[in-house]
Amino acid sequence: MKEKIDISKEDEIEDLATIFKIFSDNTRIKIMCAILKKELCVYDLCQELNLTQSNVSHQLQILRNNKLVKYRKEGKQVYYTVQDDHVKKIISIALEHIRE
Amino acid sequence: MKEKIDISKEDEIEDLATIFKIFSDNTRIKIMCAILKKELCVYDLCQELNLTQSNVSHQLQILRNNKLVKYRKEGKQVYYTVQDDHVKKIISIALEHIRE
DNA sequence: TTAACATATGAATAGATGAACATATATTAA
DNA sequence: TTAATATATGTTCATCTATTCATATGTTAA
Repeated sequence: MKEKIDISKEDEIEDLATIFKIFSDNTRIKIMCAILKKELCVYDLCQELNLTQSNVSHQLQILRNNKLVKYRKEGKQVYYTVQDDHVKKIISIALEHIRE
Repeated sequence: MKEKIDISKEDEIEDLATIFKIFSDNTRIKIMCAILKKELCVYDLCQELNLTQSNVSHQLQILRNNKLVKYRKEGKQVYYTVQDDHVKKIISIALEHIRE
């Protein structure tokens, strides 16, 4: 942990809060955990997580807009994965915290 | 990163979302960043962050309830610091993410 | 072309949440 | 005891958000 945390800029506070807001919803966490390892299409996500297609699509839109997932179209389906390793790290450390 | 992320339990999803919800507010992030290194009393926090005493106290209550800060009473003042290193880690990694 | 399927989007609504104001509690000094 | 100070708490309200339902868009096959 060589990170320096010196946040004087209001912008960065705002950005931090935004990122955490994305992670603060059950549905979005479920989605992100599901596509951590393997990519899944919307339909698979609905099945696996027992959620409506509309709900999943809406949450994916939020994740897309905030660059937390990437996707790939293949015919009628759209396959999603998490954007990068940060997503995994953030969830991991929060898990560590709650598991203590 | 040897962490295994396998979240089947609904409880843990809930707990994760809760933690992130705490971090998803500007005021609370400011407070946590301010008390990352040195402990501060409520009055200091109000001054340094330009926030009302009521607001700061309310947010500190939320942080206390979720075991993200610890405190120490000294006379009339109450001094706060972050609970553990996880807080710092979570903020650090999120910062890394937004700074890319 | 049309039908069927997969995904995205818009609108409405119920519930959650942050901030402000007022007030209560606790501690110290006089 | 009372007054002054530091912090905590209760309540209200305006705003935000997640979900649902309805509909639109896009893709493939017939």
